[in-house]
Amino acid sequence: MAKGRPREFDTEEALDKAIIVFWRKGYRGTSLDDLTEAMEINRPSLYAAFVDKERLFLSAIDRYRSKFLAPPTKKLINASSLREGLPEFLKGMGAVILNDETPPGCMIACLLSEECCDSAAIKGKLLDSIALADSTFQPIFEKHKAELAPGIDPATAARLLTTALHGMAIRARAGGGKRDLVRISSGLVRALLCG
Amino acid sequence: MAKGRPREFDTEEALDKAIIVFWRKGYRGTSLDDLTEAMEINRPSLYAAFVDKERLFLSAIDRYRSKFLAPPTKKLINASSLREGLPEFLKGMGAVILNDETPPGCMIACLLSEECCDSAAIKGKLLDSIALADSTFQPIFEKHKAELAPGIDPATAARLLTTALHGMAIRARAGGGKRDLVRISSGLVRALLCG
DNA sequence: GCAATAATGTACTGACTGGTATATAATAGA
DNA sequence: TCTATTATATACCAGTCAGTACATTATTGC
Repeated sequence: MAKGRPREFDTEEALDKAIIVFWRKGYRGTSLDDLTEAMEINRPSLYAAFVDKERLFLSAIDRYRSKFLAPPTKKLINASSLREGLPEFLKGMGAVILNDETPPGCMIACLLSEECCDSAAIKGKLLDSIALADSTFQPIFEKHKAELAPGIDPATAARLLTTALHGMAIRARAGGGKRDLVRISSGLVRALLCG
Repeated sequence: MAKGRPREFDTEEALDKAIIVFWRKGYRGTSLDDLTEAMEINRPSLYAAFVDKERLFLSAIDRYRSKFLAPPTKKLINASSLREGLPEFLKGMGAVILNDETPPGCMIACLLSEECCDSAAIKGKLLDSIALADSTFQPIFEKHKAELAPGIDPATAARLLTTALHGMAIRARAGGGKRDLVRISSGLVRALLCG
């Protein structure tokens, strides 16, 4: 097996560190020096493991999705009702986009949207993330259709939820407080669910 | 009056051209060469008229707000009911963030949110824009409070509207179609207004 | 121990960045 | 016409960027 000198770092740990840098400084705002310092590896190792800056960024986005966004989403999928599951989900997502451990905002909403007009790969990742969110939420709303406010169909509810999350991420990025996010979350629940 | 050689360009026209470049490529993605080419002025003229790149960007944001965002908003303020005014407003904003003449998305939602962790001035502009939107919408919802869905107070409705607009801008930026924006707009109206 | 292989560390490259120095041209007032 | 003032045009600067060449070190298979 594995010939040659063994890698001295763990690629997932390095990717986790890259996430934090990109998350705070953005794609263009992050330099290779920023990355190598944070990841504690040198340039050739970075290029050997992650191809180039854009591929590293896209890998970081993928890992960000599974590490930060997937867990609250899974709990929503498994919730027995929207009335219980939706507020908990929004609380979980609120904790992702605003907390003391990680930079404010959402990598997808706040970072991809600026960069996406320049790179087809980044634009594809953003469109794909939105489509994934919509198509994850829609069957959940189908399942609990009876709880939806009259006039709100599951497909529309799913898109409204995705859209509101992106807007909340921007607000967190701007420095908006937890209180505002909570108000928006609970307002959204009241707007989407019946009585 | 005006001593010295007269300026050979109109500053507002030049700013309008700068808006388009920044809107498409973002703050960091736009170079001085991009700007001077689009604005059809040379570097020293740009610096004499707009101080530096960041100040030019902030000026472009201000003009973008008054040129693109203010007109639909004024119509909403003057509308006689939410039932009529809100769909028209959303249609107008949809036309701003997605049309054939200008780049997709919103300069505030899509551009400021990436950059804002690096520059206090840009972060301030984003937070200020959000606060302005909230405080513009809130009295409108107060005025037509009777039209709001039960359980949705004016302050919350205002924040939900601002938040949804930002999310819609991101969707447009990603390449989402007009159809999706229309669906989200009409869903939002149904969610916010009563019966 | 001896190749072959692959990661590491250093130093480098050409391209591009935002910003400016210098010289020239055009105006107003005298 | 002369001077003061301001815009324009060209060329330039130091710094930074993403990416890489090269020499070295550590491992596997023989």
